[in-house]
Amino acid sequence: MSDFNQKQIEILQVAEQLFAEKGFDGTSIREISKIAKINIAMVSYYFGSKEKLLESLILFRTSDLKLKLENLFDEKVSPLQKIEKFIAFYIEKVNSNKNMYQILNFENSTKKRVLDSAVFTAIKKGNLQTLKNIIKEGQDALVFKKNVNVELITPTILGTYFYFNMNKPFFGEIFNLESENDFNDYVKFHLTKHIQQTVKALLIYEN
Amino acid sequence: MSDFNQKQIEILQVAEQLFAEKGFDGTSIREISKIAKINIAMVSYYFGSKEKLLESLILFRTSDLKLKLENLFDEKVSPLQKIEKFIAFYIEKVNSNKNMYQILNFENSTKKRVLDSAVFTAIKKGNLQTLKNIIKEGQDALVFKKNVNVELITPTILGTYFYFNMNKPFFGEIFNLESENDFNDYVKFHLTKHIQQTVKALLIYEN
DNA sequence: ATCAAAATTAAACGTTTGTTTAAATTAAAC
DNA sequence: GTTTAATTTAAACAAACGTTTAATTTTGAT
Repeated sequence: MSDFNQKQIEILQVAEQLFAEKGFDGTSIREISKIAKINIAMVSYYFGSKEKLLESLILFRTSDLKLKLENLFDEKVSPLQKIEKFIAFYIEKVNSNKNMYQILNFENSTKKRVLDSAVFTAIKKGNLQTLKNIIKEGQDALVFKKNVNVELITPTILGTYFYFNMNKPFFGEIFNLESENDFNDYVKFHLTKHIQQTVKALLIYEN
Repeated sequence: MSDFNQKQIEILQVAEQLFAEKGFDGTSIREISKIAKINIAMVSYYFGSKEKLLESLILFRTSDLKLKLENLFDEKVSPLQKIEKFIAFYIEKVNSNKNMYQILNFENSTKKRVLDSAVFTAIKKGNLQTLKNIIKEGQDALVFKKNVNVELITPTILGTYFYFNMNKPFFGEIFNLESENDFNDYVKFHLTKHIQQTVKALLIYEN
């Protein structure tokens, strides 16, 4: 698929971490080169420019962002369980690609560089359709209510996660999460559960 | 309170918009000066440095971030209505300070500059306590269920909003929001309603 | 009107930035 | 082993950066 050699991949991985930590503009090529233990000129040599390095990084990671949920539909599980699985799978995916999402979220908000949003729009639409199918199934089975804004459920799922992640210092303090491991465990168990409860309640509760 | 003169405020306003659009590192003093129609040296003259300009901006806006909800407790309204009001008020506040929140969210995530998080932690704790009080009241009145992770409700409220805002191009497309006005209207009516429904469902629905 | 303080300016400062060059080294092909 | 291509290096490049300087203009109080 993506034809990056080992050296290029090492550079991309260093760039990914630094871009996530300090932002694209806050990271210099010299810093990347130093940590990746390569000559400064290698970035231009392999990628052409700093901006093209970012584009290559996005290209390199894009395939990791697609949800692979086909198996979710073969199973003989209830719509409620499918929603739970969908959320758990989604959060896990995002959490294990948090650096890339951090970069994309910023680049997506900024007016500085224009990403090719068509690719991401397609991915988002695909993920949204998956969710819509599950909800439709639940509505047909009269388990879920009808009047719900399905398009706004993903913002609730991912937004909750991102807000939690953006405010690590705060939630680390009030939940006593001291290590990166503590955080991941809290996300995996408590935060995921909270989001599942929230979305299930939204889909079921009639007001 | 904050002793900034008119000229300083103009600089702060330009800086706020540019920092939000392009990030702190993506914005140059020369750019700020040009738009604010001042000499480059004026930033150093008034604020000392670019970093201190950011600190001044945060100081300038911090008072705007505090929720003023005291009146919410004097009213003879139900806990459910209080939750609705709380959310609507919160979203409106954040939406009218979106540039500042955009800056803070990024600076808070980045390891580049360390903001004095004590101030924001205090504000967040205060806002969380307000929410806790409302929920406690609802639980005592047997309207809300007990087993809910109150600390994770704010991430759901604000996270949903921020995710929606971070993906303006996407939601603009699927909801046909063409102008800034369209967006604000959608936030005010549909998005706020979705968040209200979500949180109410979470607080009421027993699974 | 005088004068001291504040505000504003143009110019220059030293760094850091991303990028390019040209030479040196390594790897691969024959 | 020779040759060609690919890789790596140190050095230099111009441009942009944040900041400072020193001179000028404006302001406001006396």
